[in-house]
Amino acid sequence: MAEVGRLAGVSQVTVSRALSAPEKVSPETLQRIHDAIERTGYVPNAVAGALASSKSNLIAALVPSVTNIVYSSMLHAFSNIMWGHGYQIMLSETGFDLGREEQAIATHLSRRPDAILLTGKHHSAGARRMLHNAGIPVVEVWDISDTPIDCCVGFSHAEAGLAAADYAVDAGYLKATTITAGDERAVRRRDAFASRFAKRTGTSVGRVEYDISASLGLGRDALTQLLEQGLPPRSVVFCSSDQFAQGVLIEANKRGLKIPEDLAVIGFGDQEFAASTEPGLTSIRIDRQVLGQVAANALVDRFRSAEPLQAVHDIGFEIVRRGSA
Amino acid sequence: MAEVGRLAGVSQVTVSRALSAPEKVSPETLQRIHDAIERTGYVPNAVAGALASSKSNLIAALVPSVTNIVYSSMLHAFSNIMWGHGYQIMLSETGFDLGREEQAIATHLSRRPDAILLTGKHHSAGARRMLHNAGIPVVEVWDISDTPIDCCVGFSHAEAGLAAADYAVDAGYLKATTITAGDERAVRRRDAFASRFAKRTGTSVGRVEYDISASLGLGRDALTQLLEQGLPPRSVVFCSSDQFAQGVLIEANKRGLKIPEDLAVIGFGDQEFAASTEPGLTSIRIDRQVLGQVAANALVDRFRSAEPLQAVHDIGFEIVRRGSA
DNA sequence: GTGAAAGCGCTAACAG
DNA sequence: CTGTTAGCGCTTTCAC
Repeated sequence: MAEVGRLAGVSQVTVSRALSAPEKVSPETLQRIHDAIERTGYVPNAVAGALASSKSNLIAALVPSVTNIVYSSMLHAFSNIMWGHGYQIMLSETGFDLGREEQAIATHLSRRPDAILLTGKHHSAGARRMLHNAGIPVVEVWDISDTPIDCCVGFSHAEAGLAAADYAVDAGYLKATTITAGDERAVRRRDAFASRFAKRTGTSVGRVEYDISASLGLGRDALTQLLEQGLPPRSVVFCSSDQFAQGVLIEANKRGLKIPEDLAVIGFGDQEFAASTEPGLTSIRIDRQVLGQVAANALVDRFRSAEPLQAVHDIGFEIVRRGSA
Repeated sequence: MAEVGRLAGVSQVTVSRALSAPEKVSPETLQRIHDAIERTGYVPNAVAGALASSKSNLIAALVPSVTNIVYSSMLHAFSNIMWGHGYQIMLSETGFDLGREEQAIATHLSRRPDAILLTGKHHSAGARRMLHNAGIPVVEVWDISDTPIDCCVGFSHAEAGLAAADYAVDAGYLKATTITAGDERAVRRRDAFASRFAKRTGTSVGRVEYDISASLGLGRDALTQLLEQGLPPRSVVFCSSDQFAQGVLIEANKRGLKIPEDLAVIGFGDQEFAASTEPGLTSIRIDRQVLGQVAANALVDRFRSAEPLQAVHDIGFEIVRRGSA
């Protein structure tokens, strides 16, 4: 920067100003500085800038998994908006593990990010303490809580489960089973679904559980299991993800079962493929795009006001009715 | 850090040593320092550390899209290894756009990352120049080139297309069509496939193109188009991604077409679901896990030796035969 | 094994 | 509009 200044015949500070507040520099000087930058191939050092200004323009984002489309699409929307405001993203995966999350938080905080995005509302005590001490905006996504660390944007998983149960009962299904992956939020949806469905129909709700992530193959496997146990007429399966649901559809098609007559299927997530399966998949839609956008905007607003304007952003969900249920 | 030192009765430098080179500090001093850190809740400032040492422990990773599993799974493997070596990831999406990539590179370089991961072998001239000036290790993934910027890890897309064509001809298919998304690498595979298939069979190869990303719905649409044009017997479709291929499968199933008798389908990517479709999807498998790992290890090695030990890492591909072709 | 001094490359305050 | 001065919180180097 000093070198650039020398070439342009100004001091180092003026170069700094030309870059961060060009309106404070006369047009001619600005021109000379830009020429000098061009000639030297100068690349600003944001590390030094961050140290001097204690503003890093870095946002830490912690998600359970980037390979899961529900998180990656949210991240995509989030980082697009943050990028537009001049922020860059430092990413870590936590693998649904609070211990790993805590460690990642510690590491990220040492980089002095301007804000941090966390997935879910459950965090270790250590994590909460560090976050509190850091004194930076925190946005928790993908769930809502009455007591967010700072602010949260998501929806109620319990409400989603209840709504699915009501939908199924109202549609006339008499017996339900759930297929659930090892994910605490999925379990909350499942429990809400099961208790509401049982209450309204007076029947017990079956259960298939996996402690790994959902996949099409596991969905096929789950239906195979259910069929071995014998499928009562007018049955519905509530799947914790569309992957499971599509697996059920494929296996059912192969066995010649009629969907939804022989078995109705409800997915979760309304992934891109849900509209294109045969039949189309009835699913609970979360607008992940909006989720990421609202989270980003909440942070941007937060940078301007000391307190979050709104602590809880409930973006809701919607049951999308297609052929499968 | 000075505060911690005061509490521990040592100077600030000693605290620095205790953290970065504990073996240079006596055990008793170390203990007192750690106690002091505990009491103060001290969080190191990696920004200052990076400035002083010109080592950021940050890796910039630029991928076309995080919502595309082929890139996110590679990223997952890559960042896991880098994290294990004490590096964090700054992420940007380039959306298959060289201009956006160049801009992202400029921004990332200002953070002085210790290395950078780029997707593909095509980059703007400006990007190449900046990278060259930065003088940091660069790994280009997902393709191979005789003239990488620094080192590359991937496979030959042309070879993959040729191998698919040979596979299809050897399997006895007489007529081929391709379904391709707007992705330069997919186009290279398609062109290699078409030229080899045409050469060996003496037939012209049909073509359906989309300039957006592949999806199940577009795959269904593509088959509908092909059917309108009339499908010659012993036909095969070569899809640029498994998404397309699954769409074709679903539409074919719905219309009562027999796969592979009426139409054979070859996908690309061997995504998780490919083994679980009905019938299973024949696909070109790239080990994305290995891709990410090799890329990470190449960088780690690169940090120790001035020159890349190996400039080109060809991880190859494999045609996985299942029921669809 | 420990400390003092210098400085990484920038921004913030103030002065002119 | 521009320059001077003083750090930001560390690591590095050189002493002891």
